[in-house]
Amino acid sequence: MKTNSEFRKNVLNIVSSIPKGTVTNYGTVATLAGSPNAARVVGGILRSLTIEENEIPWWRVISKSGRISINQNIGGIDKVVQKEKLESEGIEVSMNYKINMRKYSWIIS
DNA sequence: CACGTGACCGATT
DNA sequence: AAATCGGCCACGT
Repeated sequence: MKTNSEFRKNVLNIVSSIPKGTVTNYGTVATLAGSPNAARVVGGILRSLTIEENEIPWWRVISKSGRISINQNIGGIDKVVQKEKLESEGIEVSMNYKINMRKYSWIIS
């Protein structure tokens, strides 16, 4: 079942607004959504996205350290899938799943 | 209502 | 550089 709490709605709205070709981190999304210490929750929410919600650019959210932070396969989604999605919009991802934050960070205007 | 969970994070070994 | 450790808190059960 899918809940629709205020926080969850905020998270999905914010993630949807990340421009193509840029990335941000879970903590930033949590802060913008109104709960600065709920970065893990953001991960949980994105993890729970279903097929209908796959237009939400969840792949533009990575860890603060600049790495893709999926380490398992969840419903056909894994770090390789995320890497490919990022690369398909021009973001370079090294073979160890690291992204150059200086180059691709989403700057909030 | 109450716990266990974790696509996190920063500090500490 | 890499592993470990607490704190965190919405979500699922």
